[in-house]
Amino acid sequence: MTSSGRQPARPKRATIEDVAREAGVGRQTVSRALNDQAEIAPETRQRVLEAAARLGYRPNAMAKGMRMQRSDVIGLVVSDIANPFYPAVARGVYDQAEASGCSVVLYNTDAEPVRERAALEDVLSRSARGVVGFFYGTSEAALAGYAAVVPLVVADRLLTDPDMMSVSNDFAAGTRAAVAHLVQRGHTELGMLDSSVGVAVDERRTSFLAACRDFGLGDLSERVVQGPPSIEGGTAAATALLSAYPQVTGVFAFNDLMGVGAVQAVAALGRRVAADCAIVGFDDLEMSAYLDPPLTTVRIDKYVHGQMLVKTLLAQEPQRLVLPVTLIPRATA
Amino acid sequence: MTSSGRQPARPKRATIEDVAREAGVGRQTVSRALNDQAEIAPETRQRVLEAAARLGYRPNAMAKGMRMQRSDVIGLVVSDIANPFYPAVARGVYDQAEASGCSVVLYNTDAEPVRERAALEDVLSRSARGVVGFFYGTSEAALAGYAAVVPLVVADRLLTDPDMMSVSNDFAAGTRAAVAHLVQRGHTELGMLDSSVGVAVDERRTSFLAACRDFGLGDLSERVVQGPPSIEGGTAAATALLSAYPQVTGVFAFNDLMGVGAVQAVAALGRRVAADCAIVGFDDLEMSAYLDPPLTTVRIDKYVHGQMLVKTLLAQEPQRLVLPVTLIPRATA
DNA sequence: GTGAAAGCGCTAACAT
DNA sequence: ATGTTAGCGCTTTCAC
Repeated sequence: MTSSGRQPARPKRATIEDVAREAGVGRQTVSRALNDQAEIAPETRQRVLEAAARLGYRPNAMAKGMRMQRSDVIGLVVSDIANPFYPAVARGVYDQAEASGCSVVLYNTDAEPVRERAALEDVLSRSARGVVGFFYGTSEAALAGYAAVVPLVVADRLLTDPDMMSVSNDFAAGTRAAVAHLVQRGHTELGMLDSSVGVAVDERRTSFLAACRDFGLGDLSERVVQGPPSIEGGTAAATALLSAYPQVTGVFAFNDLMGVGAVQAVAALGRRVAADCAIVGFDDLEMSAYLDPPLTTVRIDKYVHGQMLVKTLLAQEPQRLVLPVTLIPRATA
Repeated sequence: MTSSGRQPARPKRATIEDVAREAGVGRQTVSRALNDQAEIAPETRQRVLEAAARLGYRPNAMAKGMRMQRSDVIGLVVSDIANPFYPAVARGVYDQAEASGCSVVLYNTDAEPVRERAALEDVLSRSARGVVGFFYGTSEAALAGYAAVVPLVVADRLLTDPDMMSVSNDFAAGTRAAVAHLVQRGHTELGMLDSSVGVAVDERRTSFLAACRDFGLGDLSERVVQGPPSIEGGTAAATALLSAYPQVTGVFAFNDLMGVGAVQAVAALGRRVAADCAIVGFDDLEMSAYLDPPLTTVRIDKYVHGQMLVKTLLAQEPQRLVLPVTLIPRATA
């Protein structure tokens, strides 16, 4: 019964006008009934609702958005949804958006500046309710420019402008905990695998350097080697690091992906993970606990991060949130 | 320079009218220049383009969509983007959509019928270009009803209606390969961990049963135990299966997540994975190769799946594609 | 409490 | 080659 028309059919949807006619009232009355706005006779209201149901009426989102000069769309900008870090964040964003009656449009930028701008422009062209996301290739000035035109919440980035909204994770504390853990395990010769992507993701590196200094480990700037934040990138970076500095027995990775890569590298180098070379990752991906061996890491609550991104966006009170992180000791350190 | 206005500002965007005025031409001329449509004097065109650039003009997607009675949105419906199976598909969908000038709106349904319908309705209300996705809780009749109103490509589902578009993976072949592999490894007492989610995902189960019959393993219907398609679900299901049928030495899991859960269960039961009980998963998640131990599985090319979903959608010629899968032997079987 | 008019920004169709 | 008219479906404003 729901199946009837074929491909070429594409019947027209009922409009508010149709509902009005069906209910024997004016357009406006229908609008009022549907959005239960101002005062309207309960009886009329009922009649309209029934007529709408009968016609299978669904409001046209674009017409509504056009009139209201604003849609119920929330843009979600990530560098790559296939990177296991983002899906959980995306789910948090989605659930919060859904709870707020919003739809989410997804953008993958691969951290490329042009595509980050394109995503922002697209969001603007949709008169979106707002945008949340990870911008690694766009300057803060440029972001501020967009923030002036559309509600924008930036994720995981230190901003100087106090009027901009952001939700980040406590990288400083997490990094410090990682270094402390490594030191406590007896590792004093540390090194770091840093991400080579993006102009604005140096918080983990600077925190690492600062923590090492505080722990009396000296200036380890030389021991930070960069690479793509992927498993392969981690393997390459770790290989480079351990080749150049064989004395290193403790590695702090930008994220779990690089951490996994480091595990591979250490094994390939004939060293025992943990015993000969400890590894601490960052993020705590779903998979990390089931790896061979289970990865010691700093947990970020990705789902909550996503939720807070949207909550902050909709709250509209400029604020900068910093979410707590937790060290999760497992087998690699 | 891009930074100027503050939160309250929200300056109005330039409209096509503004560009027309700026360029000293009519609205329509601007429209033509921007969409490089019909014949227009190259010189005028140039002038318009410059004016548009000067004003930072960006077309209003909703106004355009309203007029055209169709937007450039493609809906992507998944049960849970946080499930590691979907992100790669989503990326394929996104890349193909982006290449076709479309934006993608994401929907998470948790395989709940109401939410699958809600996603479809939302897509309709946006006059979307089309929808692609995984529908586990909606009847084919209902899907056909939507397909009559909006281009729809159904993923991983056997459809009877030849007019409906679908892109699936070759579960039959994959399952057969898995069973063959298990048999070849000397396992003749098999069991399966099936998903308990959704009304329409029994292809893996029926294929498994058929394959077992073909291999002379008898009717194993009793040995199919269901559970949520997650790691925990796999652990529970495997525990139940192995407790009820201790003679089972070969387990075929609905997906890698359940496979990982099975690995945990086997270990917890004091049995050696592979030697005492072999396990084959399905999907080949990114993580599966790095697990402890690496999981033997049937690979689905998730990215290509996503791409084909959109290609099929935009091609608009009703077709049903079945993508090839590959058995990836690793340590668990 | 309800209806009528106006207009959001755009493009298809029809002038010119 | 360019401008004008009309109208997509909705809500805001103002009548009644």
